[in-house]
Amino acid sequence: MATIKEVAREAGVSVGTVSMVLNHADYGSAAIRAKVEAAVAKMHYVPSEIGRNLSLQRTQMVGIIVPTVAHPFFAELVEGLEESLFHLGYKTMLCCTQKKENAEHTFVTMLKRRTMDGIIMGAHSLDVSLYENLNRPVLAFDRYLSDNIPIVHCDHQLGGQLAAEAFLQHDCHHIVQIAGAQIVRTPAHGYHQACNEVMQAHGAQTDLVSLPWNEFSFAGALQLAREIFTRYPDVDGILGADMSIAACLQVAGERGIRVPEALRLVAYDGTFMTQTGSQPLTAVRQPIEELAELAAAKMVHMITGEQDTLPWVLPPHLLPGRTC
Amino acid sequence: MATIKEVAREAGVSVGTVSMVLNHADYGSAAIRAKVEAAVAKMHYVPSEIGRNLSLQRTQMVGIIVPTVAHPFFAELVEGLEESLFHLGYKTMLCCTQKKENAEHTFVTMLKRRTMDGIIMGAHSLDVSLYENLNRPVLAFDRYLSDNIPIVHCDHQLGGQLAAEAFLQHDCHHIVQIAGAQIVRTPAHGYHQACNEVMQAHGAQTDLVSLPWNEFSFAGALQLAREIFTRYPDVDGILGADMSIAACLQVAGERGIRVPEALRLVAYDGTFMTQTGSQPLTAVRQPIEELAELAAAKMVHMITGEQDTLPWVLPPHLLPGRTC
DNA sequence: GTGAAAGCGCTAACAC
DNA sequence: GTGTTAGCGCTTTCAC
Repeated sequence: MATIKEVAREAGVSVGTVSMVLNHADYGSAAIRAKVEAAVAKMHYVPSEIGRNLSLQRTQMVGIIVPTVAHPFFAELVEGLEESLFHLGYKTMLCCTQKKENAEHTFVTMLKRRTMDGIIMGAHSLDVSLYENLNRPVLAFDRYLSDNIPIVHCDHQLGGQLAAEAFLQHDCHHIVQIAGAQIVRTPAHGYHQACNEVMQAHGAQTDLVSLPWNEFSFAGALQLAREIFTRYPDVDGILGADMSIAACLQVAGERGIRVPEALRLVAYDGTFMTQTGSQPLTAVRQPIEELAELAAAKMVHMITGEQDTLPWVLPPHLLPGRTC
Repeated sequence: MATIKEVAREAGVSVGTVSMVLNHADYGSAAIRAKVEAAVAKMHYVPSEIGRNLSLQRTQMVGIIVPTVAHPFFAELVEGLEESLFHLGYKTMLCCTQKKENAEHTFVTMLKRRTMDGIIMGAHSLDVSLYENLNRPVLAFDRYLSDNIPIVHCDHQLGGQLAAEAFLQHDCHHIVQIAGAQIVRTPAHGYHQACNEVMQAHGAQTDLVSLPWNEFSFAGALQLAREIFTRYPDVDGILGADMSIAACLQVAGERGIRVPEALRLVAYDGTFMTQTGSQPLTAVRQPIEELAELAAAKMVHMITGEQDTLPWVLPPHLLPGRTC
């Protein structure tokens, strides 16, 4: 592999000149530039990012930590982040923590090792202390990590209200909400609370059931759905993440409960999986792509030290379907 | 940020000693090791990966190129690759090409720039020439790139036969197959051909319709499903990717066609989305996780120059459901 | 406008 | 067994 030195020799100029010609469009006389370019072409020279990284002390790489990417919400999130980061000139390093013992720790170490310039954290971290006096760019996505770590998220308050209104429009009296693990510190718990408040103000009964920590599988959702129908036979409305609601719809089908007539279902997140079943799910849609774009922009600003006036919170909206 | 030099000064030893103590568990006397470790702790020293990369001439990073990760098949693939690579000591750089103009070109350039040690290519490349005399580790996943680029894939021949047998068991006479774009050179076309042969040998009519290039959305699938029902009113069996079959089931529902009684559907791939609808799809399941593990191992062997006797092809199997 | 040279942080071969 | 040192490939400041 040709190095910049060889190119310099071939072109009959110095190493510095080659570097300047390559990195600054306005550097050097036409003659010199031509010589350098000819040498580059002849030697099939491609600059080494590794050398560049050392010299510049950065990698132009951002790490993304999510529990899994084999889940529609995180898949859409990662997709959006990668795209936005790409357009901002950054590469994306992916880390899925769900199946790995302390992968999160490993990745935070990589940040310290300057493998990447910053991290966007979207996993359900329990060991928040990892982030405490980490003096490098970290942005949290929809979870609280530490006082000095900024956080981008959806307006879950509003999300919960939208769901409640949908239920109330159809006279629901007994709502069950399926939440993530309560130990996880995330603003997302807010939508259950908001929905709760609105429903109770209207005299409805509400119950909350929780999934285990780091449970995102359909199998897990199915199991919990079965429990709900058994435990709350008179439930007439369920709110939960897409996966959970899809499971409820399937179980309702098995038990001959008609949706939406006898049971109203509202999915929270509104990923593509709300659309792909034979009965599209009514959903509160988080603007995942926009949130990702926002997070990517914030991350880059943290790395470069720029200020911005972008918001930290984006509103969700109701996505019509055939389950409520 | 402390550097190795400062640690050496603090410990009263040389830079080389620090490096050796840190990288080789069996180096140095207990006394020296203790001194170094104390200095490391005191200075909060974390070695820079950037310096290491330059010295070692590698980044321990593998690039994964897929069209999108917001699609169950690629999501499961990426998840599996990332996990396997992680356990093999490699980081994963993600690149989604679908929404970006020549992102693929950019990523192949990054490989040349030694940003990563190798690439696993799972996108539907059209410009195969990119890979032609690229002298670096590239592994293709389920697509033909170039004569000297190895390829890991599922036994689609067998997959097609499994599907055909399922149709024949229920006396299907007119099968429509939904394929990806025909310009893409992939072994996956093989399952349509295999299914075709078996069906025709049994006197069934078969038709093939194709999705546009790089079309992986549910909306696209839905549109094609509608066309199929209109164009082939007597169709009694459809084979296609999960997303396409889910769309067919939805459209069948709209038109009052009973599945599986009047129409048999077999999904190819068998990702989790075949399970999440209210009527689980019968599917030919590609062993995505195992394929990913295999591809990751092969990739690492290409990077390190090791030989292996692992297979290049893995068999699919039939996943029971309620659509065939 | 161009070349020389220092330096980015680390590893490992080679002296001692 | 430990220290010295020559790179790894690049960028950029500073003389000329």
